[in-house]
Amino acid sequence: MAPRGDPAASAGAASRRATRLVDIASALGLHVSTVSRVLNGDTSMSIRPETAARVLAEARSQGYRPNALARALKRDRTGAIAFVIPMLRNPIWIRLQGGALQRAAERGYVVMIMDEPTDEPRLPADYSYLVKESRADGLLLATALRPAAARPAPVRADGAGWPLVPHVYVNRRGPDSGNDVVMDEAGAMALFVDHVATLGHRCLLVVDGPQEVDTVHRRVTAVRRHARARGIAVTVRHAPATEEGGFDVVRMLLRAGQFPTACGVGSLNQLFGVLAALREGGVSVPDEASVVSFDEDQCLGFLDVPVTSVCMPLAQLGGAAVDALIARIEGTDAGQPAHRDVMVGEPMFLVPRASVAAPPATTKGTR
Amino acid sequence: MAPRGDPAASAGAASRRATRLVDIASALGLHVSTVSRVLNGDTSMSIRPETAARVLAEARSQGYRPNALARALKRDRTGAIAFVIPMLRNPIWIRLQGGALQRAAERGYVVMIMDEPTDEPRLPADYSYLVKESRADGLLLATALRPAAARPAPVRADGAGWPLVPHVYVNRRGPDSGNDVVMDEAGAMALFVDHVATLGHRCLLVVDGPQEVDTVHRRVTAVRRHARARGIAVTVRHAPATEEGGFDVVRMLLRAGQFPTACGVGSLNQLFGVLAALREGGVSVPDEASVVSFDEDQCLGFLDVPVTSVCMPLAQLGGAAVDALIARIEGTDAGQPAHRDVMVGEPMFLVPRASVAAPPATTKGTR
DNA sequence: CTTGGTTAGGCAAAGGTTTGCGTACTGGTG
DNA sequence: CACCAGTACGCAAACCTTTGCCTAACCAAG
Repeated sequence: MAPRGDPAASAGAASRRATRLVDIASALGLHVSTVSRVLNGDTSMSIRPETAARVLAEARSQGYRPNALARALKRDRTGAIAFVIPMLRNPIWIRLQGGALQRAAERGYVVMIMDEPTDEPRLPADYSYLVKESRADGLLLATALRPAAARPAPVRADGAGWPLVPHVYVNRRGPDSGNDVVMDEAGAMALFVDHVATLGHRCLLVVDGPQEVDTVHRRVTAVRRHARARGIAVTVRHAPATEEGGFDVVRMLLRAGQFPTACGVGSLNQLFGVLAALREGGVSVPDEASVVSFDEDQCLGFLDVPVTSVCMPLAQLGGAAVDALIARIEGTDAGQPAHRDVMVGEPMFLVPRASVAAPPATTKGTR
Repeated sequence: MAPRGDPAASAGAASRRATRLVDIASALGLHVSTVSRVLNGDTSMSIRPETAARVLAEARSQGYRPNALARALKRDRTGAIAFVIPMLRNPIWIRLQGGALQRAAERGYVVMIMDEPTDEPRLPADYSYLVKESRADGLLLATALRPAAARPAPVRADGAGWPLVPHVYVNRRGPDSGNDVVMDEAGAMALFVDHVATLGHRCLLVVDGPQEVDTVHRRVTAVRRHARARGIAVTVRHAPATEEGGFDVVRMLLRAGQFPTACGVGSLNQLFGVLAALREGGVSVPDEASVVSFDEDQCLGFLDVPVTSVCMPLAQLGGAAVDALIARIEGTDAGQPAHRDVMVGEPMFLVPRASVAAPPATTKGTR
């Protein structure tokens, strides 16, 4: 057992341990249950206002903090949620995480962050132990894994009989899951396509991450559909979400003479590579090629050529995910079978900068 | 890994709750204490190997996971640490956080992340409630607050008598604290100064964050000292750690004709601003001005002019901080009074790119 | 046959809260 | 005076583990 007694130690006569319910109770000649009820505002029991006031005063003066462990043990609820998130360089994850953290704090939950290693990916079920061990009440899964591989595991975590581990997928959507909180990627893509199409571009390139990533998948299908509806050709290239990934794709296309007049780029890291390749290839932006980033970041405004972007509501996404998970945990969403996806759409807009212009008159289509 | 066994049980009353020690014990006709001891490898008690094997088998087959709450309550140790970190855009925080997360996982701790709001800063003592409520065993403080304001509070959290809340400051150093884990900023500055000095620069500018930030303070004093030792002039400018911050400083200096031949920039965000201002001012890098970033990031290699940087061991810093905190929590560091700062120095190096060259022959000193 | 030492494991008390139920007291009514 | 209904609180179980101490069985030695 921990050396909690240890009365003769330093710190003089002051108690070395945290104040407990019983400390308050005995100081007031009351019973712990009474103190507990007062502190929890339990109205089902009649307690003299004067007594309640004394309890409150004593609790404050002793600096009482309820022991979260004991409370969680009794109540079967920890007040913590686990957030499985890949520690990628891309700052979108920070914004997502920040939004989730803030909302969780507002809702009175603490957040435990679990790193999702990208090299050796784990199944989300690997994190359900956190719920089983009562370390958390639910899982927020911002995993980088594609949903097909990630999906089945955590829903029925441990074979038959185990109840659902409350969980929500963030920024990933699976068919019929009803456990997802996503952004309106299709709307974002429409913003992009419309923006360049209005200027006269008729042939687009989209450089994005691996197609196993669900956001990527939804983006490219959306952009294909929307472009077809407007009679615009689209080339899609998947590459690792790194500078090299973007660089290699564009260099290859340039050498093959297949680079179109406008290009959308899925991530900030890839964008740097794309811009570098265009520079290397002597293609000037925006005169010869327009570029749009699907990640907004303040630094885009300070680049060589400031880059137009589509700004997605990432912090809102994080907050909405927390809300959805808490609803699931607390049963506020009225029962398990009524799964329902959440789409956060609102502030989503185009940030126009200098990297987009009308296509060059000389060139029709690809270069 | 999921126990597919449990064949007959699933048909009947599938247990809706997690397996407990008593479930294993009763299934085997043993007592919970015996099961507990086997599972914890308690060698002080003699238990027949066969019995131990049966316990292990049953525990595995039932998918037993110890309830972290009950265990923590009994042992007075949660196995969790709280990480107070500002959610800044600067990717250094991600690398720091990643290193901490990984090391904590290796040491069997989970990490709770608390956002430190930058606008309305809190005292670290505001987070000590996490320890008092037994949600965490200690605090990792990567607060953005300057140490002077942040220091006194958490050490004696709640007035006299409250024992020390185990805590470690990350990347912040206070006088005589002995609770800090920092990087060798002076070494990094020496790398920078030596690099440009060797090429012939005699007058340097350093653009960094607010001087209240401890790293900034340590960097500028180090660069001043080291430059003086080499007979080199140094101008230091503090600005917000944003693109605008860097931009404004350089534009001002340029207009005043006081921009020297070489410049070090404290953060990636500021760097974008600095480069933009130089571009605007028609100063070519590196022909007319050399630029070094004190943040390494892969994107630096793909910029207009690839930027030389000093690479700091951020992940190691995070890991070392976790180690230091755990040592404090577990008392491995042999007693409270022996506080000791930890400096992580090792992999620290200069990443040479294209943004540094000899100073222009025409210009001597500032422009 | 008793004593003494192992071996193998059981008993029960924490650890701090929550909560269903029980009870002593008080004031009013018949 | 007996009774009833509140009022104001106390009692103790439960949540799940851990751990100091105890005990029953067994075997060998005296």
